[in-house]
Amino acid sequence: MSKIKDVIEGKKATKSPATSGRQKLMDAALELAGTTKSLASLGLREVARQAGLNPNTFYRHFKDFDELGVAMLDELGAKLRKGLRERRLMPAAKGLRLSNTDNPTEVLREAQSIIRESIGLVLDFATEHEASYVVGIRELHGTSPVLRKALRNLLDGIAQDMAEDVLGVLELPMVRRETVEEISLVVIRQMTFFSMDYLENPEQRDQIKLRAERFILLLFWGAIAEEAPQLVADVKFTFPKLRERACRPIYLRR
Amino acid sequence: MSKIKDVIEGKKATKSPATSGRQKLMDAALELAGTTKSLASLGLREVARQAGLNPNTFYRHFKDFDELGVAMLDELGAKLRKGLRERRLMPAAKGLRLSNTDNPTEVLREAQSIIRESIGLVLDFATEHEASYVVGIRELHGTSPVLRKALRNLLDGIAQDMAEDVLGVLELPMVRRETVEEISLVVIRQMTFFSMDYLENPEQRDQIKLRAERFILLLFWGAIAEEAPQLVADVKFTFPKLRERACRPIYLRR
DNA sequence: CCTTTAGGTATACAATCGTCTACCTGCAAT
DNA sequence: ATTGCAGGTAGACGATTGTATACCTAAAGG
Repeated sequence: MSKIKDVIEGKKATKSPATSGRQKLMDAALELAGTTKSLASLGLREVARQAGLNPNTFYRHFKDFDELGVAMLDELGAKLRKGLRERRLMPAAKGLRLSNTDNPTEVLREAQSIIRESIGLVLDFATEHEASYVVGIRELHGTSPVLRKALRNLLDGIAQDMAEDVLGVLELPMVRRETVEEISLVVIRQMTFFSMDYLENPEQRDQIKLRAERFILLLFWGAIAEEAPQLVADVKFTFPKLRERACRPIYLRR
Repeated sequence: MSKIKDVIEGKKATKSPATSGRQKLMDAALELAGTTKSLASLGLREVARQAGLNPNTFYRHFKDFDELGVAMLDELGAKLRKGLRERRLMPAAKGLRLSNTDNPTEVLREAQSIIRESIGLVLDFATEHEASYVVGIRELHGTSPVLRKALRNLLDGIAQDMAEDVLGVLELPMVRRETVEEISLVVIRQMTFFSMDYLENPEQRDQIKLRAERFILLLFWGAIAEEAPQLVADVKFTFPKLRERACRPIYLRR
């Protein structure tokens, strides 16, 4: 399967910006999907035209639109997980390791700042890669089962990363491992909503960050209360307060 | 605007099942969207053909596909909110009113059963109206800003309903109103994921119900722990335990 | 040196698309 | 009695679609 050629192309990629036809198509699809439509509703000729290529060239690289989709999602997913992991390992590298044997109040305060930072990471990533991010989220409930499954797997993988990081950095023997995994899963999924709100309403970004932080804290606080109720009663910990109401009723009541 | 005709049609509707052209188009779009594509990617001729009508007839009723979309979502939303509200008011009608002045443990156990029942309501509705439900969820992150906003408003409205019901049935002075609204919002959004999992994996339905229940309980438990830590320490309350792991890692780690 | 093959192009075709104009048919209101 | 209009039909238009066939070129492998 011409591995040698791939290597050569790889070397070229560092020198010349001559993107391969495959990449051209993916970029074109991204641009079109970002501005106009969803991935599944794109036309073969449409993306080929945008890429400056012959329609038939599409077949040389992908046989389906699903195939192009998973390629794009792979690219996005690799960037996302790599970026998140790199920056999330920072506290661990600093030797920071929180144990409940020390002052529990301080542990929780530190946990709060870690959560806040992690939220910032995700939202920053969404902002920086808005186009591909939105396209990805769009396929979460999209029409193609293949892309849906790919997106689910990606999110689940991120959740698994998050769970391990939490278990590694934050030493919480009072919370069971399955609970941390469960919380990670719902948090990652909820972050899709938070991040879309974040992108669409730039004027409410501070509020959204606060809401996300509060949401995650509530979950962990509940988990701690489940396993170690006495700890909750002892520790003095203040939640961030929201200034606005969570949602405004729009439909008529009753 | 021919009110008389509407009345006549209304009378007819009770006698003959002759659906109006408008309804025919909506049904056709629903059927097509359920099996094949998303709402936005449907073709004008396509739905007209499915409805057994002339393509041009579409213009008589809707000028856009967005217009058809909001009509369908309105229909779905009305059914959903009506169904939920009817059956959710049952405990209130029974005179059941939970106050923390009584035995708090019993209050929480009762709250748990209410939560479980509400989850059942939503998931049952999704199962009964699977086609329109899935189509609706699909547009949550879809391409049309109009439909997106309509769906958000619908969800926000349901969340508002839920918040009021919780505040009405469950007398929880220890949890602030904004917190209940905030929790309702994230719960309703999370239920979109739970319900899609529920529909797609019939063999895991019991597990998914448990997960949803646990998720909601964690949030409220966290909220109670925030405001009334002592209550958490005093009350003996057992969470439902999950038998399986929350998510399986699929992507290669590191 | 010859052959294979990956990447790209040109042309063609049938099908479908959205939309336009025109015509037809009942009711409803004046 | 006639006018208006909502609902539905017929036919045609140019544009665009996905795909099939055939041809070209450069490079890699034997």
